[in-house]
Amino acid sequence: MVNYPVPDLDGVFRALADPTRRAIIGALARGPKTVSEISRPFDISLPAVSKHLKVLERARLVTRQVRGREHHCRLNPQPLAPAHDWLSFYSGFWQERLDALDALLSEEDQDSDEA
Amino acid sequence: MVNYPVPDLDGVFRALADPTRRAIIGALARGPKTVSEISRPFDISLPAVSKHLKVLERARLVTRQVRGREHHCRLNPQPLAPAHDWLSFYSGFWQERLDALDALLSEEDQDSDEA
DNA sequence: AATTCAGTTAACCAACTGGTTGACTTTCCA
DNA sequence: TGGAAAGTCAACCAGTTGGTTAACTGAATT
Repeated sequence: MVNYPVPDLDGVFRALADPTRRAIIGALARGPKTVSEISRPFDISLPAVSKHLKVLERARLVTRQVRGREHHCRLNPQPLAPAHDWLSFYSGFWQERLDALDALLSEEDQDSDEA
Repeated sequence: MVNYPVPDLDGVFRALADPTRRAIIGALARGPKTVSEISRPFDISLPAVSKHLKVLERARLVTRQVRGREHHCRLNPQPLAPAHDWLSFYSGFWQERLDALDALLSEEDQDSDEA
């Protein structure tokens, strides 16, 4: 059983649904970075990066420490756990189901008709 | 190493970012269902469910067989695998990092200032 | 004191989302 | 043959997203 308080799977999955955001997570996994350091590899504006960071913060995936004029961002991977668990629950299916149930269904769905 | 062709993590994560869509996946995990059967538990219109199904189909998470006038939908869990793997990669962090690196960082970030 | 640097905020834009209602197509059934 | 049923499609709506540029705040540098 999963049994999380289900913090906000929506926010986490939505945060992960953008390649820039996943790349930011990937960068921060190598260690904390300032906003400028984060934005360097991307050819989008700084405000755009700032917005992505806000999405990640809202999903609690990134925390920020203001040190002087620089904002040091750090990955907080905990909210990924419920998402991972949600997927793990269905990971039983994509092997189990595919030889057992799928075989069963393909013999009962003979009158199929793909659009 | 993950080394998937990375089909479209975007589409899968975006599809999972909606609670109705996750519930549809949950329902289809118990076996194939028609569109009406899927929509029954929700108090949104049929066209709304139809749109959700289109998102799930675009992410290749749901396949459909038109049998007469009913559309039988089935869960296809394979595209969840790359998403699961992506998260698994970072699952190393949320234990490893949190005692090692986090402890290291909290002693070098003494002058923090949460907004 | 003036300037530059880090970063956010504001206003704007086009595109997408999630929902609706109404009209339509196709299939089943009496 | 005439509904009713299953489902999509089209048009619409309000709100969000991902991006921009311009203006701003606050800290560092000179």
